[in-house]
Amino acid sequence: MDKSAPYPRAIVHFDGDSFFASVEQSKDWRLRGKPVVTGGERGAVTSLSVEAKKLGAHRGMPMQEIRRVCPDVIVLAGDYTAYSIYAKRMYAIAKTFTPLVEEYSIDECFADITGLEEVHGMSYEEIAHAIKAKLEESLGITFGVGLAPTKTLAKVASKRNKPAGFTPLPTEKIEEVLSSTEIYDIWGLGGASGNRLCSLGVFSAFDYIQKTDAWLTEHGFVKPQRDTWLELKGYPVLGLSSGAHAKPHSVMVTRTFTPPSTDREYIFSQLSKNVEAACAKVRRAGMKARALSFYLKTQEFTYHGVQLDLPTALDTPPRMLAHIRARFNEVYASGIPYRASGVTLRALETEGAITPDLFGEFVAESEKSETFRALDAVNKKFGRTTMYLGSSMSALTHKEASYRSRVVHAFLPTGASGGKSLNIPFLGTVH
DNA sequence: TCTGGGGTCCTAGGACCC
DNA sequence: TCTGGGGTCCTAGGACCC
Repeated sequence: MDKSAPYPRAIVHFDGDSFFASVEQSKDWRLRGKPVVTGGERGAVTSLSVEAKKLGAHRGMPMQEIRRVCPDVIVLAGDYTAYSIYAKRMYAIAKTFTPLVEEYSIDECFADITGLEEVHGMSYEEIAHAIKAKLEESLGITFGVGLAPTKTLAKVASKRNKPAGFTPLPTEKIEEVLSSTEIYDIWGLGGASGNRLCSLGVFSAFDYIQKTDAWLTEHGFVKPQRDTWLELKGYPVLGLSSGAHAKPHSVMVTRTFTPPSTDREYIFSQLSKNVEAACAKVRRAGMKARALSFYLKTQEFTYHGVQLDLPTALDTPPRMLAHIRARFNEVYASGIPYRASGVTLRALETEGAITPDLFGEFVAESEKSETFRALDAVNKKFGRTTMYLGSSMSALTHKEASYRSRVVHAFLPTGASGGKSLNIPFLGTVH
């Protein structure tokens, strides 16, 4: 690798601006130019249009406060089916330029375009810009785009010049850009590492790359921080995980109950609901679990859990619940108020190649994993289980986009619109 | 914001073995 | 009890991400 070249490797990161709110504005032109927020179904803001942000609204604000700050705000329930369709379209467009695309989350992806200048007859910067233009034209939303030698640097770059920015970050500009990048804004370093680094006098990404390998060791920074350090210096160590989405290693369902409870049977029934939902997920993934863990969370946020192996691989609740009941008293103490319960199914195994889905139809393994990739992406972003996604997806393939349907369906309550929200401009038929 | 939900990866340390 | 040395496997918990 020639580290002196502008792009020893050329990695592009695409990040949809205000993704959920932008999708809503793309779906319905009447929302454009207006303050829009999503998350109405939960009473907590998940995304804000630029217009809402300009008025001073921000994520984490209670809905009441949002309405006070901008009285004209349009509050929408999240339409996760639509978001996942836009995400799939984003991945598909990127893949028309290079097969090496990582579907990182519902509103982000990475593309490796190394060595493709001749194929496209363009420079790296022109290719990245061409993909950006295509995404924006096709989806009707803008993207923050960064081009750099590593994933971590591409992430740094795509955050700049928001919204709709394009930031090329060749090797020779790394130090300049990292000088104005706070340590807390670096992907891969969280609050814990950030605090430690600041206490050691490292405030910017530039400060960080000035440190030596020995210094990292001396202060107890290990692999994740070292990988990030190398990536920031321009050495690619994180690969793109492209190709078929990996099967999940674990599946988890947790829920907070309000108000907290001390009632033994009530708490057990909550756990039972968790198990049911988790089993539905593994079944739809065509998998079975050989182990599980469950926990209760007290009002003080302490966790009490048990982890157990299952004698046979299971994908249905009854026997799992028998095991849980047998050991329930190890985590439950009477008189203590609990605020949440959760179950994680682990040691997941894949069953046969063809499995029935939730609706009793047989679907090919490849098609099923497609659906689940989208579901995973939604969950990865905001944890909202969209149990009907599978059915909605298959309904979609028969629909046509049309101006008329766009207008007709635009103002249906999104929560109730379900498959109808699939009539989306720009997209056509999505598989 | 008295703190939601769903994941992955990494590491330290204990158990166990020769 | 003045006591090695080395290896593997597993689990709990932390850190991080969207």
